[in-house]
Amino acid sequence: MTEHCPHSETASCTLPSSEQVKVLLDQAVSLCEQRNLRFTELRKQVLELVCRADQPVGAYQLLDELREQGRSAAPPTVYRALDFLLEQGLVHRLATNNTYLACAHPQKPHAAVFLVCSQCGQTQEVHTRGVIEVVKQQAEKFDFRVTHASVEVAGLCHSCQSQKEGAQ
Amino acid sequence: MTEHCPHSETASCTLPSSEQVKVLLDQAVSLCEQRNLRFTELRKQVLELVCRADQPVGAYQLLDELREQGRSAAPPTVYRALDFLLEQGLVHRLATNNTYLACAHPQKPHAAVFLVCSQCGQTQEVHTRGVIEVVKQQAEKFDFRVTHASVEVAGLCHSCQSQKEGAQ
DNA sequence: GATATAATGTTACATTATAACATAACATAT
DNA sequence: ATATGTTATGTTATAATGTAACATTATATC
Repeated sequence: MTEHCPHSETASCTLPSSEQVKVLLDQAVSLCEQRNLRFTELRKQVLELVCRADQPVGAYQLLDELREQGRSAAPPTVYRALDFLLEQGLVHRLATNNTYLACAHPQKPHAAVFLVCSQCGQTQEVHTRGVIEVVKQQAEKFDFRVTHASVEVAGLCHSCQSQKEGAQ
Repeated sequence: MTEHCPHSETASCTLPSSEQVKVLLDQAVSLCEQRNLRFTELRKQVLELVCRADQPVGAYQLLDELREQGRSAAPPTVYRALDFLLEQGLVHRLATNNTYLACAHPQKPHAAVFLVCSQCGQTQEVHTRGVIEVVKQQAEKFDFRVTHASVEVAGLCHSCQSQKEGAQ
């Protein structure tokens, strides 16, 4: 909870390029080895689907994609895999729209801020010392012991702002 | 969005006492008059139920309670009333657990931080200049135009921390 | 009162998520 | 190597949350 990713304050953690997908999967493999957990075929498939999506995806979309890959799957299939990946910090869940996205920094546990474009759905995971620390400070004042902070910001991304201006 | 409630940084906005419920309802009445909107019986009933709850409540719980009051109601009945109350800033929705709670400060539009106890469900709405401003600052760096920030913190409230210590 | 608008009633359904129990895969000790 | 316990997955059914679509009623305005 207390550690932060080494990113600069102004660089965002964008969704992984298809080259980076392999890196993320490799990281997942070694991370599970370290923790003595099984990175099964199902879990790998689900993580890969989440990584390859260019936007946060819903559980039932993942379910469809698993089936397209010829796998016999039902809702629990997906949710159980997602639960595992969430617990291991390999994916995040966005509560405001019930979607899942790959974590950009599975190496280090961290709390992140998500910028969710209401127009196009593109979502950035941004890491900043500031936000989470301020949240914790405030919580402390109320003697509240934080276990998880969900910070999701809805609005318009840069490119959708331009489009709207152009349209006027 | 830019205005903040006049609270001190360390005072929380606790759930309304049953005396305060009347005040909140009166505020809703005058607020709707000002805006030329209808504060109908249904909307009043739903707001009152949300106010009287000692914890954030789910939509279907509200539905049950409406029916207990003898009102013919279906899911859209509740959701439409909630949508109205949300738009007017009279209630908040917690995305992390799909519940609704009365806004402590309907007079002034504001963005709030919610401290949600995972043990007992008690939820505090706390207002702090800090958190929301930092969020906005960060968003600006990415040229992201914020319309709404959802900041929900899960953890243990003071009283549940004590209980756990006592149990050990 | 006639007409337009807003709110509610009602039915049906979509979406998201979990419970419960059976089976299969894997790990470990004997 | 096999018996045994544990973990993961398959499968069916259902719970919980939320919305679409259209009919009806109430309200406001002319």
